[in-house]
Amino acid sequence: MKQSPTMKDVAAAAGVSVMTVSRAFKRDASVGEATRRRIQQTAEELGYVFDSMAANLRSQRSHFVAVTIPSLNNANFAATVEALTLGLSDAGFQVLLGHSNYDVNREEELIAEFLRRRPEAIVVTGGRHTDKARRMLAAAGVPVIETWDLPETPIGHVVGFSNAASMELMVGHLVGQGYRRIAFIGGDVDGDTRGADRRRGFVAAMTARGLDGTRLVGAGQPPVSMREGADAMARLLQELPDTEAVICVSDLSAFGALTECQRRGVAVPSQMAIAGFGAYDIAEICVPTITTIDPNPAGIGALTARMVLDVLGNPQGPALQRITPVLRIGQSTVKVASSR
Amino acid sequence: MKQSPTMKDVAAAAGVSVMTVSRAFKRDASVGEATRRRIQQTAEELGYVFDSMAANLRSQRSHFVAVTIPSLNNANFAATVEALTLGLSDAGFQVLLGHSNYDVNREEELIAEFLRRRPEAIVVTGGRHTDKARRMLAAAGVPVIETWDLPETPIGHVVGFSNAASMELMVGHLVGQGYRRIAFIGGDVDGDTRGADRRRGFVAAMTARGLDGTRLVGAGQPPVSMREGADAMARLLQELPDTEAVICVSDLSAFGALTECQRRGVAVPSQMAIAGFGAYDIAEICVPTITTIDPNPAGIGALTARMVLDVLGNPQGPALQRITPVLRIGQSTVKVASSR
DNA sequence: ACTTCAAATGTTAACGATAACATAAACAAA
DNA sequence: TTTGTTTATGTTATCGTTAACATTTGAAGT
Repeated sequence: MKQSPTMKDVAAAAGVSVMTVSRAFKRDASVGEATRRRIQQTAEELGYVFDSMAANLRSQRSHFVAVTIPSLNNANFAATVEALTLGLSDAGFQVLLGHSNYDVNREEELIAEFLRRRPEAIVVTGGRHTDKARRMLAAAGVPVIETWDLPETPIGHVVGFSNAASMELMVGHLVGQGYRRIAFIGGDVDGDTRGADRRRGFVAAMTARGLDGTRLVGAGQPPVSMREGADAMARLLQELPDTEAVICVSDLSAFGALTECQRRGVAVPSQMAIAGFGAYDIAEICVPTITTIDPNPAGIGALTARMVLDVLGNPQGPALQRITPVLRIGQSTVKVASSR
Repeated sequence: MKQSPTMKDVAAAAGVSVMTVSRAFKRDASVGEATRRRIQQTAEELGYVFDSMAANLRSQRSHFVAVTIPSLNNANFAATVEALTLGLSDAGFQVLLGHSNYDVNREEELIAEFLRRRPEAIVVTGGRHTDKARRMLAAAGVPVIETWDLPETPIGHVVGFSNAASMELMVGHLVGQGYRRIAFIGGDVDGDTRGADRRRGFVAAMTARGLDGTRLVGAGQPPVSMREGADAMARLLQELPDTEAVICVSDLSAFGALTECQRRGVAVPSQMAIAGFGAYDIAEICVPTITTIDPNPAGIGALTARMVLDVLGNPQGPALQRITPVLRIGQSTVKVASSR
């Protein structure tokens, strides 16, 4: 297989200089209409493919935006990335996506790999990173945006919300419905820092109301699966049988918990109310529907895209964009069941 | 903010030539132990970050493998990509991931973008592409691997399975359980070619048994959501009320269909059996559990990674790796419910 | 006819690394 | 000593494009 043709080959075949070919491949450059057409046709015939590597090196612009998320297989992060990709593509940026599997050390490796590609901005999920990762990000010389969180000491820009405060919202709702003995199901280690923040927020919200915030059930390594939610519910029913309601770290674990209740004949919500987080599709369609919190993941992605472009344009705009999560009340926490 | 340091700066500071610095950053190069340590420390102090763009250009190796999938938010594709990423990372390859939203034209754009980055291999999902995309892939001069499908006219290598044949498996199971009037719920356009193949396979399997293969219910644009599965089930119950069993294009739509039955008081499986595809978590945990087919998505990713490395090493190995999907029988299609 | 100016194109060097080849130093074998 | 061999380092040219500056061309203005 022979070498793929370069601009030089196109230039020779079209009878112009390489520079003219280079210009012909840009929009605004001043190239004669006839020349441009000829060049484009010649390129087509030769099967020429533009080489970004070379262009990037010379112009010192990679057109990459590096993005790290904890997990690919997560509807929320996927929605954020989709919106982000869309928002950036118009400006000619490509997303370089990596997933850390909820491991800050893996995130550090990812960041190191990505920095070698000279991204023009870096978007990370969450506010907790290794020290080395923080140093690399701070020294990268490009905008850094932390999302899905409100870090206490942000590295650069932030598009996020308070995971802890969202639990205040949920506890308020449950208490308003008359529930008092409320438990929390979440990961039993802090790999998922947003999940850990929610647990903190739960404890704080309960304590602030003079209620017992110690009904915490561990559900394994993040991300907490449906199965682990079910197992945690089984433990909860056994160990704290007088519990009236439970908040799960995500809708997936909440659904798992719900199925465990169904298998055991525990009526939801009359015997056990269940709430989740994330506004996944499943929360809206399962029977009963699950009360959840919608953190607007697509909005996070869209705002992040706009912020990246703002910062690259002129480093003026606000450094913090705060998202307001919304409570979505389902049947799983409302005592008077609606007749259908 | 000043320019980030280059190898030249490191070389000057360490009192060696750039070439020695370059060697010091590789493993096997012959560099004195003391020199290497000094260089590494100098680089650290200067905050030097290796520039892949330059290295790629000179060595004509990008270390990229381009991967396109229909959707980010899909547990199956996510599993494939995770396994693929893992399998390639040891060999020093980075995955450049793009999602097409089930649109072959968007896929074509993605491929064009990716080719400019000079990937060393290209992995695409499915076997249907635009003509232009096929031409670009064929002319790319790097290995092309199609996955999740067995294309009739493959472009290059293939790691996949027959979506149609998997429906033969499922129809066989349902007929074995005594069901005869079986319907199929799937997307009503062919954006999801694997889904369309499954529908074809369903019709073929039914016809081969002398059964009616015309109970087809459209469920909207791919990807078919839980909600659309539920809506489709509502239509099915109204329009073809004597249907005994239904196969859904995915577990997500199957679950949606299940919830619709629950809302309407239709017993599953005694009044309506439901089957899905994909072996998503939800199929295994919902009540009743849903019969499904496991196409081993992580296996596809792992095999694809190995094939990429094989092909790049020596273009000898088999050009086709066939995956065998496995039937996972759940409670949703088994007439005699197991007591628990 | 002679500037003036803009549009279209060309020339040169450079982006930051590495391949390929060259050389110096150190030590063993003859 | 001489030659050969290995190990550690240096020199030069180059990957394919674009920034910066230079030049040509044609049309318009005076």
